[in-house]
Amino acid sequence: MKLAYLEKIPQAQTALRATGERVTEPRVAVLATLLSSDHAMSHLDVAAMIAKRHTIDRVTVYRVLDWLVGVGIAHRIAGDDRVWRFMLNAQAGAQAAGKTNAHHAPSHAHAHFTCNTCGQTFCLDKVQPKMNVKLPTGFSTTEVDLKIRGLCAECK
Amino acid sequence: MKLAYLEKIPQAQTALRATGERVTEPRVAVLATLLSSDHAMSHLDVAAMIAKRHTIDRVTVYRVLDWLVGVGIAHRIAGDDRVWRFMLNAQAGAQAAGKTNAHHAPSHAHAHFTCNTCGQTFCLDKVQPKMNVKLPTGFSTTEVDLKIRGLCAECK
DNA sequence: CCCTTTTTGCGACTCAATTGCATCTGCGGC
DNA sequence: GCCGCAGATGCAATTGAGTCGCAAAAAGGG
Repeated sequence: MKLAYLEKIPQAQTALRATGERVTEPRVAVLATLLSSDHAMSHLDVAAMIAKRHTIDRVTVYRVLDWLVGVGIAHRIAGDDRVWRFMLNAQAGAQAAGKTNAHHAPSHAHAHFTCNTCGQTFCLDKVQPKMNVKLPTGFSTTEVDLKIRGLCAECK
Repeated sequence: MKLAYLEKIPQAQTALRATGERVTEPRVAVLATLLSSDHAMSHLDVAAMIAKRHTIDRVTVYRVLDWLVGVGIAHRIAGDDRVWRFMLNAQAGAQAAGKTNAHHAPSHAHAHFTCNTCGQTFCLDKVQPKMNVKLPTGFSTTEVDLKIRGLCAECK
């Protein structure tokens, strides 16, 4: 766990280069941090993790995180505590960012799980929240978020 | 629309008395406001609406709103703008609050719709987000929230 | 190696929401 | 109908996430 972050740096650099955008130190650090985590992280989680080895400004973390969302590498999740959490997209390991505008696929659907006890949020990628939702007439859907709360395996 | 708020006052008083808790002017005003709305309201929406006729402190609105959630009359919805919005529970009209602790029914499921254009959030009560979610082993569910984004009938 | 374009860092700022405390009030009891 | 007090309100100050403007510092193409 301690070293996971360092190990992910080359992978992060490769993924960033694939975007065609600038590969900067803060971007590498933030992406490597997300790559080393199995759960969604707040901007503060990310900043604290990076701060163990480098100095980085909180504002930069915000901006890089938003940028990662913009280029389609990560996505943001609204928490119950009014804090955004970030997580890599399923296939974001390396290729993902290849296409020019992976911005937001239409009818994008996501499922997340938040533990009531430890507060950690996980992404349920395998779950396609296929539901029988009948919207009122005249309404159309562009995006669906499914949030599940409960107890995770650790806290049970 | 203008008078809806006033018309709801008696109904609000009745519902509040049914809780066995104190029936205060701010509580009546806040509940009447929610009763007169068909969409979720932020604390500011509520405060502004009430301020047309009475004076009320912002903090009191926060507290009353939280209290309404606590006694099971309303529920809160996390918006994409980090603002809480509040809406009455489906059957909250009058009886709802009768039972001592209607706090949170286990396996409570909700579906909300937020319009990308006008920003209004509606509650889709009829929709039972029945989905085939397979959680990782060891995980258990207590609550499910389904958030749908798109265009409402007005904005389409 | 230089120049242009982007990013970064920093400070100040916004704004929803919370907290502490003094004052007021609903309402059960008398 | 009046009293007392637990509980609710108002006000001021505070917290904390996220944003903005701008000057200084890279990144990467030529």
